[in-house]
Amino acid sequence: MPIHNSDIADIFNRVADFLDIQDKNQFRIRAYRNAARTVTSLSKNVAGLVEKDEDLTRLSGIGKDLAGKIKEIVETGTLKQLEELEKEMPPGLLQMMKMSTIGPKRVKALYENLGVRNIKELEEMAKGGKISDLEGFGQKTQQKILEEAQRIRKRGKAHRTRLVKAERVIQPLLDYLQETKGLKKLQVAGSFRRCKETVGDIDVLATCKRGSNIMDRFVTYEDVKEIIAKGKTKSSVILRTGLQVDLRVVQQVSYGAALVYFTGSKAHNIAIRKRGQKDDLKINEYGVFKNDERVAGKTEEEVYHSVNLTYIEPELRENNGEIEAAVQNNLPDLIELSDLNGDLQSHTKESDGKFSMEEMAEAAKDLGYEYLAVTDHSKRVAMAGGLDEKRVEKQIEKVEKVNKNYKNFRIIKSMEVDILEDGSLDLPNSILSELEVVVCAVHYHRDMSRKKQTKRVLKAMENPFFHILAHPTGRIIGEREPYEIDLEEIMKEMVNNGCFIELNAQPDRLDISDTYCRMAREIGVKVAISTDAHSISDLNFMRFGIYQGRRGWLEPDDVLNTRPYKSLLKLVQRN
DNA sequence: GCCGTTTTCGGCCCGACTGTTTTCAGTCG
Repeated sequence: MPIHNSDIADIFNRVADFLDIQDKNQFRIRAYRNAARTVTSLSKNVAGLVEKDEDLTRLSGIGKDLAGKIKEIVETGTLKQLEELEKEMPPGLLQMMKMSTIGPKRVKALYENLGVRNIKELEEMAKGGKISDLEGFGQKTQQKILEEAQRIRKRGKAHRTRLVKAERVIQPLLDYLQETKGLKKLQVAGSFRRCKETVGDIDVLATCKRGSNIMDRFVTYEDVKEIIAKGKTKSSVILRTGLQVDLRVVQQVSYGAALVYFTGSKAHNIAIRKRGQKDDLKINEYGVFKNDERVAGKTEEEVYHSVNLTYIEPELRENNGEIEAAVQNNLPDLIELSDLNGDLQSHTKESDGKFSMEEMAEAAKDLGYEYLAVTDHSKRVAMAGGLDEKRVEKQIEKVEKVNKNYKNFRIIKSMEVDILEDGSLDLPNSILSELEVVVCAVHYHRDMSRKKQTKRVLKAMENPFFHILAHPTGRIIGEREPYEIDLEEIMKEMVNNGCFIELNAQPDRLDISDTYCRMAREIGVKVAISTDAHSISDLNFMRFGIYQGRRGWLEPDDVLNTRPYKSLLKLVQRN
């Protein structure tokens, strides 16, 4: 079993949770959580670093001890320390700790005094009224625990919401809040603003005139199902969709500091604050203070400048090198939607799309693009009405015909060609050679071993007509796991033979991830940001790809489809 | 457990809200 970075992070987080319940040193616990975060956001595979015997203590937050533990996990697949902890305490406690209003102290109290080992037993205790007898617990807490335990039993644990869905839910609320009397500014912060592919909850920040009733207005929004907290400056509600929204109100003079603070990430904020500490600056959501005097905070720029940094875009704020880059004034000039000249994956009625080639072309042209690659499926993908050689020939003829209607726009002759089990392509080279851009993808036999899957794609890339690897991991966020594949090895080979990697912009795919985008940039593979549109409206998914690319530090030059048509074709041609 | 332009010890980000208390611990972000 290959060890992924997420496996290592998971083990460290579990150790941290157990130590937390045992009331061990908070800073030691934090060290485990920091290490987990470092490993998660790393663009390189840690197992690979171990294999090459690289010095892991160079990673931030990883010292001698944790480096040894990472090595142990990579080599044995497990961590003795965690196994010991699991013998000492029931693992069900960790699930309990994930419940709201329950943290390490309460888990400990429940376990030691009532012998509660998991959420199921917790629910029974709450039902029996045993919990409110405990010191520090009361009727209200017991009721909350009971309700949440029941909710978890019925619906499973709460999961993160895709950015696209969060957007749909939050926009009407913003429109509603915008009508508040005395409102000055309203801005979504948090992971939503950082454009993470999924968000846990939504943080909204506002500034208002004195006496504004925004909090009252917020908690009486028609879609509010439950009010978790309501205060003068902070309130939290759960909407009917299950999404939690927090609203914070600050004074105008604190707006920038608050925006930095509530945009996060937490790790980024901590790093910024530490930086401030060196200059005796105290940074919080109200401003930047020196000897209790406010020296900055009205705008985000002010806050960054106060610690001698250039402004850092929200998508980069993960404490993953952006602060060091800002120090050196070396931040990437991030890709923007307007940098793109076209879309390199789309489908028509000919396979599984909903519109004709003409309709798709018209829509792409309206978006200001210079080109659209129509990439209907090849024959192996029969379910989607994949095209055989004859139909591809006809399709090519049709592209040439439709292109005659345009002067400054063109459809690119293309196909989404299936990569077969043995690594060969689903169409003969005689046909592929007639296409301008060949997009290749795995659709079947997803469950191969990492080694075989990697070999399969590498084999396919040997074909001189292979240009772009589409949806490279096959994941669907929250629904389908990525298949096992060594993308680092594949990207290195892409540099050698002139292939490209796709960032599929479908908001439920966003395949590849931000960390893989960063890896592509570091390795030197150009990324094609493509919508994989199956309808006209899907062409608008492009912005999600842009968000993801920005999170992956991509600059216009790193992105294949920023090129005008002619240079694109030149770049794509192999030989 | 990590870290260092105060470097091998003594620090480690900061504040709001709730519930259970009578001044604050626990949780959360």
